[in-house]
Amino acid sequence: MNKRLDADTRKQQIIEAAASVFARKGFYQASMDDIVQESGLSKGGLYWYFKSKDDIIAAVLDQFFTAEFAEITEILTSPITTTEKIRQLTKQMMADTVEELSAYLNIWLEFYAIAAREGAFRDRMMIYMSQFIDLFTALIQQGIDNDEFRPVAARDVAITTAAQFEGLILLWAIDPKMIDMLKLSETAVTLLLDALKLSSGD
Amino acid sequence: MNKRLDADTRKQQIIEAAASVFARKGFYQASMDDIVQESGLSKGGLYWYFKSKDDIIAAVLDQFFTAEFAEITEILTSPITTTEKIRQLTKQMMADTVEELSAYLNIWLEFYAIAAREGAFRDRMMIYMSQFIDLFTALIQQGIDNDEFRPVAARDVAITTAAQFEGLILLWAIDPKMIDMLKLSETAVTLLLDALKLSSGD
Amino acid sequence: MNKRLDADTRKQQIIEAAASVFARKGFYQASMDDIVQESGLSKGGLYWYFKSKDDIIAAVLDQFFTAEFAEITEILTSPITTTEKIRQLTKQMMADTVEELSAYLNIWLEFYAIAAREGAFRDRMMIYMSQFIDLFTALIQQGIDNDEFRPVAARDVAITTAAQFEGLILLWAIDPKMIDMLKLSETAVTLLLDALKLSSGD
Amino acid sequence: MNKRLDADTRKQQIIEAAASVFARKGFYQASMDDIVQESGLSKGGLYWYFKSKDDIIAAVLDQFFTAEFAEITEILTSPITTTEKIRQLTKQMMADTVEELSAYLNIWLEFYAIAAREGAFRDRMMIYMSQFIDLFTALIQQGIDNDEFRPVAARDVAITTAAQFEGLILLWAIDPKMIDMLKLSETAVTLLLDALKLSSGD
DNA sequence: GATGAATGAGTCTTCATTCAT
DNA sequence: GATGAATGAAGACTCATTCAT
Repeated sequence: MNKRLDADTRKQQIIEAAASVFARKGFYQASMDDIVQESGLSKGGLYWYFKSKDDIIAAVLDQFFTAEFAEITEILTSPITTTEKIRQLTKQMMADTVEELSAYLNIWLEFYAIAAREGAFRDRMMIYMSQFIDLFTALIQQGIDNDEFRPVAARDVAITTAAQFEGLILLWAIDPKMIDMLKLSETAVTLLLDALKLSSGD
Repeated sequence: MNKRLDADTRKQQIIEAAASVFARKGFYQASMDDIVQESGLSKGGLYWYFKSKDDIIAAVLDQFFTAEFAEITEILTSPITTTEKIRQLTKQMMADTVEELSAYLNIWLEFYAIAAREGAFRDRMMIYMSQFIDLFTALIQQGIDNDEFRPVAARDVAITTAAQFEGLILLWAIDPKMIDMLKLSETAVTLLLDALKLSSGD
Repeated sequence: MNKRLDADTRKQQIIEAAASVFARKGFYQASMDDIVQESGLSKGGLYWYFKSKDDIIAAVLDQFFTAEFAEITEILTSPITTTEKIRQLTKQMMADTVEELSAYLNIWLEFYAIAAREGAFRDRMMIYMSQFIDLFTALIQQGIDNDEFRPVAARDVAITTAAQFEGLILLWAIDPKMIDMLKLSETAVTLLLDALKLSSGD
Repeated sequence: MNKRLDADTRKQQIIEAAASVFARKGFYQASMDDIVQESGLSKGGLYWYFKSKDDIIAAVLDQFFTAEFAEITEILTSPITTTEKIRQLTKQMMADTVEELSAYLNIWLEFYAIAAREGAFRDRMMIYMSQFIDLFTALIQQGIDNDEFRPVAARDVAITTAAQFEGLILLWAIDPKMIDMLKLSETAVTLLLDALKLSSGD
């Protein structure tokens, strides 16, 4: 039991070191030695906990997923209107991106790049994405059911909206000065809610 | 092995071979030997025209930019309403993505990932992006000036919309089955135009 | 392939292999693969102990210096007349050159060539040379103080004499048949001592 | 005839460019492209006149020999005492070294290094050396015959003296600040003449 | 559990040389 | 005679991975 905990702690330690190195250098520019140095463990130590570099990359990916989901779920289950949930969700995600994740953003982009090419990663990513889309679809459907939104194809809107935020993160990763995340996410969500709101005549 | 050809033809030959290899393997998994083999030139031949692997990557990037821009500009200068331009632009870009670019899509994603990390590439990318955003901003502003759209912050809308399309491509790259590009881009553009149209009361 | 050995032993093993290869091929004609083969270690093994080929060259240089100095110092501290020390030193150095060093002689020559061109090596070489000259100057000064020699500029004589022996080695390296080292060093030292001895009238 | 002249001019042009490059980088660090650039000719042009890089090195070596010999011979044939010839020869050679040849000195050292290892170069070098020694032997023998010097083994003295000057050049190439060539060559020649002069009692 | 020395296939790049023009 | 594009073997070095201790 104690051992198990220790092992998890070690793994966590490695994942964090790896994430930091990957963010700086990219997955393929980063070497195991870089991770060794950053983690403070030994080369053999890394291989005790992870059987390959790809394994570490996958673990970092999973970690990102888990963290992201925890946050989203929390908001989605709070007792507020759907409109409010969407606003809050947006605000929260963007704030995180800007404040905490900015150092790790290129990892995010690199996941996309790898996933687009390699089966194992792609599968992981697809599961994550569809879970996320499902949650967001449910949210919008809720809004429709509540008569907060007009009747639209909830899943399609969920996808395009998700795309919008992923896209903003992408653009911001390239040129943070051009992209004022807080303002633009505000613009995006306002456009969305404008498009979804019941017209006076409806 | 090869006849003498003029320098630009050779460079083009190398860029195409490289793009093909990069799409298959990724920039850093692809070796110069892969490009040598694909191009039919010799190792030394490659280095005669490009002084490093990074140079080749940059050339591929520029090539992609140029091609993309040519297409966009063509649409933007055609004599149709702004609304129609936006619809057509969307349709065109998505169709290209699905039909032509899909084989090279991961190159785009990898460009983003690299750009987020490395100065030289980032600079190139920033220029491209801001040019694209400028064009799109002008387009929306045109719509406002024409009284096709209600008065909004044109640049902000341009950015969020660009983000939306980039984001769709991102998601589509991961899970083409989930993302029906043609339908979703239709959804996206409709949402946008709905949000921009003059309310009866405005 | 090899058992674990302590680091110094390994370094020594590499230095010896390298010296042997260098003597045969010259520093720049010798490849790391040659050293790999000669040492019995792997490529990576070499780079574990030395971070570059230049590093290995430098280590070989240092090794040569150290060996040379050990020998000289031993003679200089023995309790015999200065005249005798000079004779013995000469004899010893020449015998070594002919018997032991001959296989490695071109390494010396190559050191000189490199040192004349490259800062890092030159600095090492300058230190060695000036230490050697200092020792020899002290020796001659001792002879003057002892009234074995007439008063001369000790350092100048030391330098020209050192030059003489280095020069003999140079010529011998080119044409061992023409240069009978033992006889010629005898001639050289006799000329020197003749020139230094007190004239009856002084 | 005119062609022949042109060809020689071209060769000379290449040799000079090569010497300059070699002095800067060393024989094996210097590339044919370096020489191409320095010479202003084309790659193919170089290979028209010299069939390989080694050929160019050899030509540079020969050039050095020829230049050196021309100078020496001139002095040796002038109508002055042997003692004076030796003094003048020394002065001349050292002045050349310091003033003109200093930039090319490491080439000299590199010749020794290569010659010690490679047959073809060694043979060239041996011929040069023995010619030089022969001249110097004759000079000293002349001094003995003239009763300027006491009877010594002329060839041995010639060799040790030649060695001394080569050695001085060597040391000076390593550490020009330590070696005041003019003063030291003066010291060397004085020591030599002191050792050779007829004792009052002889 | 953990270490770090050792491996060796693989990387990018260089460069002497050739040869069609 | 001269050019410079093209060749490809060889080079130094890296790095994910293994394994004796």
